[in-house]
Amino acid sequence: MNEEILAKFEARSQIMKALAHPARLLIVDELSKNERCVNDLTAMIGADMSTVSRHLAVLKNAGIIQDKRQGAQVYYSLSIPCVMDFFACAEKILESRLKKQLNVIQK
Amino acid sequence: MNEEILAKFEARSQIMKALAHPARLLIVDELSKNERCVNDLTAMIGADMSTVSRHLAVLKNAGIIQDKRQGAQVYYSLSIPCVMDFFACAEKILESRLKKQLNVIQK
DNA sequence: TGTTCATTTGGCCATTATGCCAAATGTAGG
DNA sequence: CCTACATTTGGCATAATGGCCAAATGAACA
Repeated sequence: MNEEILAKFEARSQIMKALAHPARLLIVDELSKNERCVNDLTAMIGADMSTVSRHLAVLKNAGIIQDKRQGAQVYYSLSIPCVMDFFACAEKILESRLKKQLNVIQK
Repeated sequence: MNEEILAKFEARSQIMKALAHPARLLIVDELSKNERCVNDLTAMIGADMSTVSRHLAVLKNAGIIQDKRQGAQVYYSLSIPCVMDFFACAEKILESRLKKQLNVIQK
């Protein structure tokens, strides 16, 4: 595989990896509605705050979210709204998967 | 975190996980242009065929690609074209990330 | 400056993902 | 049925992720 091409797909996959965790998807979903501080998100997810902080770091590192300090708190928000398109397509895939399973059963 | 909500994000994340590997992204990209058998894809990726076969299984299991046997070969193709939208957004994220880095440097 | 609250980071363990080789399975044709 | 070719699966070693606790850092404010 060509070097340059490989680099391109590596870069893309880093973004996908960042989205490849239920807690991080929940975070993205929430941030698409409101900006939130770590404490808010921790309450919502129900994991250790250190864990949530790490998830946020992954998303930030991928360029999906951004942070802004406000006093003692750090507020996170989506940096690029198109991420939400992912979900629309994901739903289509899930739906089509279920339809296929249904077909198999009904045969 | 609510059970049902969790299940929803688990399902979504399975799809993201399937896309979270450079080789699999390359496969998806290629299949968006042509259907291909395992041998073709193996040549393109340059890994062991067993490895490629496993990647294909992951994508198929997620509902992203489908297979069809034709004689001795198995041909794979995209089952849902909207996956390609992912890439468009991924590019935007990468671009915006680079712009930010540039800003930092130019300050 | 000392205390308190919000967040991040270090360390460690358990789980999962990758990748290869070798062996098994499926398909076509002699 | 036997052989050749295409693909998948089992087994195993290694690497990457995720999660928690405890400790460190940052910020506000007495």
